[in-house]
Amino acid sequence: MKKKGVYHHGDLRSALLEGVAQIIRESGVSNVSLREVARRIGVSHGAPAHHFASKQALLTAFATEGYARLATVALDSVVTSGARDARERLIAVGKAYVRFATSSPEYFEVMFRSDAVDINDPAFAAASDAAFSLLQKTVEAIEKEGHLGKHDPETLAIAAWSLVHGLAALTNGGRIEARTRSRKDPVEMAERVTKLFVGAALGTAKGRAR
Amino acid sequence: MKKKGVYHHGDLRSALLEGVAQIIRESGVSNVSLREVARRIGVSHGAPAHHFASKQALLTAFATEGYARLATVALDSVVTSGARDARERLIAVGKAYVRFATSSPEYFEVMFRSDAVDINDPAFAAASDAAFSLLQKTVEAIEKEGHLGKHDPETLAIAAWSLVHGLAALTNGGRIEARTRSRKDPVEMAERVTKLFVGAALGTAKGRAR
DNA sequence: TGTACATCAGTGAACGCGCGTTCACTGATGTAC
DNA sequence: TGTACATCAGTGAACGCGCGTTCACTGATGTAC
Repeated sequence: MKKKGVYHHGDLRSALLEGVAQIIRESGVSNVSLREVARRIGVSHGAPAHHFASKQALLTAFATEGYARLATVALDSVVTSGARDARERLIAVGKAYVRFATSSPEYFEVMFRSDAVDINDPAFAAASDAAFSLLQKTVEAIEKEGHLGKHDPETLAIAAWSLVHGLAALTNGGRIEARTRSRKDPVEMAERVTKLFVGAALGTAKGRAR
Repeated sequence: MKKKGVYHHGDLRSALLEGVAQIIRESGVSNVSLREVARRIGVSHGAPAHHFASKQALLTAFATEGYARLATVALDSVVTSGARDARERLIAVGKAYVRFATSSPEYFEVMFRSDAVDINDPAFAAASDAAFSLLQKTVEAIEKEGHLGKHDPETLAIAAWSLVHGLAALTNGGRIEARTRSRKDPVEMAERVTKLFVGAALGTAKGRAR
């Protein structure tokens, strides 16, 4: 009866999450529905209920996966960046943030749609905490290395996050493209912007600190 | 029959926009519907069609009003800030951006929901251009005053916008509150962050430029 | 190796709902004369 | 000042739709013996 002739899907949970990603890529978050996801996968519309209690639970799980992916690519970027100190690691994290957001906008959007997601879900909170602590640790390292200057670490962390988050959100919303003469690759823009910020506020590894 | 006993409403267009604001404040953008807006105002559900061709048109008009308000408060903030130079005006604009976003989240959210709004609508584009040109003009003034240093004006404008936009979005999404020990007023946080950025990148009016 | 059976995943019909949009209508307004 | 009438704003019934959720069911799986 079914194309694949299978009754038990095997890994429906993962398939559903992949379906969400597909739908958002093709037609936006507003078109995500349990029924549409089920349709994509070729499964009855009642099936998702066995894996996710509600639509909100599905989207929360999707966002949670997004945070896990973000943390992975950010860590990876730090490792392969050849950064000489924590300030350069901060730049690497910032670039990775924007790269992730612009190359996986389907995740990024849901991760920050507070009205679509259950922000108090434990797994969600854990994944988002883990991602944030990467930033926090990097700022602490900058402080230990004596490059924080007169800045408050909390303010610096929030500022850095705001900077890359804003750039990512505006880029994905098509607002940067419309405002720049030379259309730049978002990641290149991220590099310029984070270097400007980090260099100005904290100095550079080769040059003197302020 | 109607409470007010009126048949012709008088200013239904404005009332509809105000209704949108109310609904978002009370229960989020996802609960905005033409029927619900009409219900609030006490008008039949067919009435909005005389003023807005579609739900998207209504939300686009709402976002357009948001940009106009933003431009107004930003200009106002510059005028009353007592800024001594363009760098201080940039700080004033940044604070105003965050103050607007956090005190009128219902507007801010729709202004940047690219999937809910017709980004190519002429009135929308004009209003959003007007708001952006305020930032652009301020950066140009910084350049004329000789405080831009080695920075590229375009990069600086994008960075400044990203910074305050990110802070506003994260604050409204409840992401900052959860990450700071001392719960700070968003506008105070905006002041710290923009001062950090502008001071580090461009120097301060009393101190020396870099 | 074989069989009984509990468990679990997926089915498909049914529910009630709110939505956007259309349309023939009616009531109010204001203008031409 | 009065009247006819065009215009326009708002009404309410109707349309077709897709949605989330529930539930009795059935088919597949894998475990106990």
